Amino acid sequence: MSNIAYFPKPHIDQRPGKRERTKTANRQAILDAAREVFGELGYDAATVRDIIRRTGLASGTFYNYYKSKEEVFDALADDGARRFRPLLRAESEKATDFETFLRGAILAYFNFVAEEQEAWRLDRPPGEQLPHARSTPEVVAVFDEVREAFARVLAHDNAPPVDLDYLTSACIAIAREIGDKMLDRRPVDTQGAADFAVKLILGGVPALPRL
Amino acid sequence: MSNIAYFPKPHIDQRPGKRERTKTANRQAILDAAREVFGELGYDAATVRDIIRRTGLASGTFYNYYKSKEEVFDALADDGARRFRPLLRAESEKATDFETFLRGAILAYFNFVAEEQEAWRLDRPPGEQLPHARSTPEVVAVFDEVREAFARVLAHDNAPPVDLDYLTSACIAIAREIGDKMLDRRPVDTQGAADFAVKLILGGVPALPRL
DNA sequence: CACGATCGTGACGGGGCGTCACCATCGCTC
DNA sequence: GAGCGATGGTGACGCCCCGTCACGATCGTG
Repeated sequence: MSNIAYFPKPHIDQRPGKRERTKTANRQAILDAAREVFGELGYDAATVRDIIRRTGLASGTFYNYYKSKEEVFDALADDGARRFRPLLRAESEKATDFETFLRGAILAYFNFVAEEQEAWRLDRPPGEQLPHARSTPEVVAVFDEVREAFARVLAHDNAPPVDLDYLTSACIAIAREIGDKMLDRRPVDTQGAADFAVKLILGGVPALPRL
Repeated sequence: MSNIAYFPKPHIDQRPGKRERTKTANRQAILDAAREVFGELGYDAATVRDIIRRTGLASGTFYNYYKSKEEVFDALADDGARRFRPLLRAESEKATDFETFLRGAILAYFNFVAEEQEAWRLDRPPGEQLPHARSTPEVVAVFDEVREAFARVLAHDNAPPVDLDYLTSACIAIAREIGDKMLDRRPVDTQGAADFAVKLILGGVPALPRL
């Protein structure tokens, strides 16, 4: 580190105080540790103490941030949904018709989960499985965003009105399940999986009962 | 009880011995208690002792039958799948074409879950949710049976070959999800839900990418 | 009737859970 | 920079659930 031209930071320091910083750092550390532990031991076997041990913090500290293992898991799901939402919104904004949106959204989702899996090295031993994402705020928001986008693009296509709740649920279920199966195959083929899911839905929608 | 014409049971008694009978009775009692407890407290909150307490048996006895809460849950899922399988098989045997089988199977499933829900009075507080059925033998068998039936009726329809694993997964995912949503609506409309699911799939299958 | 096999039983050690009193550190004020 | 609440990290503690195991009651058998 050069000792010329070294300016100690002007103390107009915009950063939040140290209290605030360690708080977010701890929260994040717990989240990261939880990801690892869930991945290694599986959700059921994991304990709060396994998680907190990995952070070097004291056991009591955990409870300053989360009420339970379940809440950490929900926070993890929320985090995933929060990071996925902009991608979904981008697809929604660039598409006007149903097909374009559907293909974009599903491909975006498949790429997202494929990257997540790689990033965390979540080579879950087969048979073991994490619980499904619960209805956290962000997860619900994703659901709602899909439904609203569906409503918009279907109206644009002059499609007859259908049961939007059923349709949204079915599409998300397909994406989840095909996405899961896709990750079990080598090589992971997001394009192929997306093609399958899109064609299934696209073919089915015109045949749906009308309200 | 009349004291004339009372014959002590002829001891050609075909019934299995008492040991065997109490064994199956205990196993069943634990299963029933678990259903209740999971329904009332939710899966996460339920403890092995909550379950065993309701049977009047001692805590140690539980472990003569199941290794853990998880295993009881799996046994419950297995039980459900075992009772559903004959219904599924009946649909498979009476149908030769895809549409007939699909409609019959999905309607059978929706009626099945609707009856189960009523039978157990599983008015689950919304938000709380049971974990998804794991890959128990019977559950896997149901999956396989659906796939084989699909293969048979699709061949009969001279349909082009498609990715059967993806298709089966997608259909089961749709049935599960729509079935769930259906149960949240009043009145529960199995016909309407089945109509939706069937039309979605039926319209989609011809559009699927071919292998 | 007697004996061995088979469970039901509940007490017990182990361990994870959530809490709480304690104290270090932070941010603020004079 | 000294003083002083407020904030939040700490880990020991009591609680409860876990899974086990030695014991004894009961069943099946000859």
